[in-house]
Amino acid sequence: MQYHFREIEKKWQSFWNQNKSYEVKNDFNKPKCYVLDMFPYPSGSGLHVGHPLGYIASDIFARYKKLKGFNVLHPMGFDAFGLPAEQYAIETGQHPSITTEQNINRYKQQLRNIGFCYDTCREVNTSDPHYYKWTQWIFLKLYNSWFNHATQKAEPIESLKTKMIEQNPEWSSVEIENELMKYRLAYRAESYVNWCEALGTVLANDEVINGVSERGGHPVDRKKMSQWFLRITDYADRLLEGLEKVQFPESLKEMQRNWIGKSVGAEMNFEIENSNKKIKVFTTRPDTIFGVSFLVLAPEHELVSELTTSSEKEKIEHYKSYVTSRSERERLAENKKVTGCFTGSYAIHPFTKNKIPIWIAEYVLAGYGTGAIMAVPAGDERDFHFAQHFQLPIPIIFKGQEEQTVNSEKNIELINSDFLNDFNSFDASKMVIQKLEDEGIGKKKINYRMRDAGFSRQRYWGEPFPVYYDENNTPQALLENDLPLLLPFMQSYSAGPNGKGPLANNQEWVNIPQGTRETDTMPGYAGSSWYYLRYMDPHNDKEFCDRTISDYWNQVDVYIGGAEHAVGHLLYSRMWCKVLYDLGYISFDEPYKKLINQGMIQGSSRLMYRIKQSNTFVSSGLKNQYETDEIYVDCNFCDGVQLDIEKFKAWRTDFQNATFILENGKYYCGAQVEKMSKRLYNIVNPDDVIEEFGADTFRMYEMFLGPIEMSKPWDTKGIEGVHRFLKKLWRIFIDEQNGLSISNEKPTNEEFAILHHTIKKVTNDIENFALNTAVSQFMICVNDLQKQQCNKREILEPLLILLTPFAPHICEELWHLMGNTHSILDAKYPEVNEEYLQKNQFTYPIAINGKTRTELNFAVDLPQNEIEQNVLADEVVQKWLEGKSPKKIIFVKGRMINVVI
RNA sequence: GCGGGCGUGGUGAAAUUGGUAGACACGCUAGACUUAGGAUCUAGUGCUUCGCGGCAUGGGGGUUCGAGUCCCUCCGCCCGCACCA
Repeated sequence: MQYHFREIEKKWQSFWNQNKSYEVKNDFNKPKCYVLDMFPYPSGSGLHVGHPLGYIASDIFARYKKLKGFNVLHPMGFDAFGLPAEQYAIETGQHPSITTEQNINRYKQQLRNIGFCYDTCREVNTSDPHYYKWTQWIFLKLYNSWFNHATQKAEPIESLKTKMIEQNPEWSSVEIENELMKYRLAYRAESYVNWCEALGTVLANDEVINGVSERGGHPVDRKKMSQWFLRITDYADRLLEGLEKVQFPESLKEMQRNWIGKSVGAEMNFEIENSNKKIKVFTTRPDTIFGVSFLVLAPEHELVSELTTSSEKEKIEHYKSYVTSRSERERLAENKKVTGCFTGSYAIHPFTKNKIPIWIAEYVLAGYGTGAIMAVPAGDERDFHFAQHFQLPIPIIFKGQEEQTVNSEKNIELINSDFLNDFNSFDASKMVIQKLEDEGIGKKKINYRMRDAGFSRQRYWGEPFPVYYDENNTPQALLENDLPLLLPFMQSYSAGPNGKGPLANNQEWVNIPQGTRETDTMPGYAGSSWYYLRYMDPHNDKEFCDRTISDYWNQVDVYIGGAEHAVGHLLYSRMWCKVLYDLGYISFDEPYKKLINQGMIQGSSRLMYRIKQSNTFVSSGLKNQYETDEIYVDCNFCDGVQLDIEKFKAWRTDFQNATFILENGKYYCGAQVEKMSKRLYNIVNPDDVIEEFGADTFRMYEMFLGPIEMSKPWDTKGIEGVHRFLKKLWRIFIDEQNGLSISNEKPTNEEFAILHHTIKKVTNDIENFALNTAVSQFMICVNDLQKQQCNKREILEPLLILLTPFAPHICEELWHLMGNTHSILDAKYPEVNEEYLQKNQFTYPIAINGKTRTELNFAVDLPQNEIEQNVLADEVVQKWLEGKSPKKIIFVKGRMINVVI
């Protein structure tokens, strides 16, 4: 009786399916565990072996927790709105809803093959009206809320509106609405988009390559448009603080902190000579105020033209056109080159009343801070280089500072700084801010690098905004009862007029009695910002999620996904969580308790070497004897690096008559590790691997490859080791000739020790997501049991339970063959019995001066002096002692012994 | 430039608090069983040396009885951010 994995896997997959084995009840009496994967965007090319890595890890963890008695929520769904489907639709004319459905079905088939324990009844699809109804509903909550900085939380907009009307009784309703728009968490404002005139459409950053459109290579400009935004900047501080209480990888927390980019400093106004305008600057070093030698404005700063004197006008215009001619890429790349231009105007130093020249320079960005800086050459690298280049003064303001140097340290005493002399940066900054506030020319200011999140897309395939514009062009929210606002079916997805999205072409849909509908749609991250909540209560048509149910399931205990979502998705969903929490809809304000970033599985590309101007290929080891071109060949044509020549010839007609120069009668390809990609022919499809080796082997091999968070190359050859392990396991239970052979004899202590050591190691490894070493331990265990020829029930049953999370199909099969009638999924996880792990003997490594020279076996409870005597009497030790007596002996009980000479 | 991470055999990788470096596999070498093997089993496999031994965790230095692990320094690779005031 052989291990027929295909039959076994199909059989149990349909059994579990029919028996609804993976159905999860909202059973509040049991302890819960929520194990979540970042759901996939179902792309047209299907899954490759890299995608399921995290899914397998989470599946193992979920199954383990279930065996441990937890009620485990482990769902899967699809992030189904988005740009690629629309692009594909434009190219092929197929409606996105159709291709999306096809892709989802393919994904589901591929996932089903791997044997995940998803409760498929809870599946979500962000493009399903039953789902996006609630995305729209949450949008309305955002729209109808504001962030109260006094309480540091979101509150309904009504409270603000009432106050506003009281305070400004003369305002019209339109004026009130305009003012409220400055507070709403979802709001409209003007901003720039990538506009492509030739395509008549707005492009995503991805679609712009080197300043031209990816499709067609047309020029792309910045265009100002009115758009929806989320006021995520109001949550900046709470998003930062929240990082302290979640278990995310440090690198990821750091990325989020960088993205938020909080900096504390001061904002102050500089008066302008011969003008009543003021220049507002932001600085993190108010203490260096006496080192200011010039001001720099961004070339795009609104005061530039006003400040430019007639004598400088030509130069300034010239400089400005130079700056606009430079792409953002160029401005970033050449950061050594110093450029700038004097405006001709002067500002007045707030304390010394000295004249300070005002310059413009591309190194000051319009979008950061106030778009203007006070330049302190003594304390800032860039200001210093700028001053040197344009021969501006470099006042010395730090104790011990040489002339013509820059020092950006903060813990240094100030000189030549009037009332700040002898104070360090920290104290001086406080004093300056106090003085600025006293004199009404500045204040303490916290600045963030993070911008509010753009929430509009001029696209078809996304959630429509539940908003229309009335006769005053004021946005009006739909009533909750009118949700969902369905995305109308359209045959053409080309851009609408004036940069509007495709929906603008659908006049029937746009024009309603109350006004005109919003034609933008929501971005891809809308649906994914809250999907973890919907899994809890997926069929609720009264609410997005029942509060008692979300109270029970609560935070996601473990969230697994790629690091590419480190800032976008995770920050947005963290913000949405906080808003829902503030408004009282859920009871936690961080969605994910613990997060693991799985590494990428890279492809191992196969290369062939074609002799130049020929159709002859030379094997890798001989390629240096010829002049060759490298050709990528499909890695699936190879067994390891050995090419299947027939498959290769059949691949493309021009290779039919290829000839080969072989090594030992074989053609060996070169190998190269790089990203899995169609272009490099190094994609391995899990379906093929499962067909050849089975899902259990596939699951275990993915884990065996290495630590979950590390990137590593896929090597199909290595899978055979794991496959052999499962066959070996099978043979412990099943004799090829006689079938099942299980003994009910009492196991020996040695056999128990093997089992309990494995229970301990594997359990500990699963808790730590060290699944690669857990797989190793199973191999060690089975190797040991095989050596003992152990086929005893009392050992094998617990072993099967232990292994079920990794290889559910073979375990269920063997479990039933052993005579069990209930599913192994309902078994109880085995406990470690430490008694079996006690050793009374230990083989000590004996080191002389730290180098291991021999081993000696002692009873664990033998007194130290007796052990030492025995060690010194040992032949090998005697030899190394060369008659000398040891200086000392280091004895670590149960570890090692070191004799120091 | 800044921040985070990493560097161990031919390959993927192991190594609790500093305590036998290379577990477990792949590959390779030999052998057994077989009509056959891409099945299975056995033995070997870091480098070096006939051997005793010596050398080995990116390089150099330090702390320690003892360092892959801790400290300093240099080099290389990966990821993220980048003229952020």
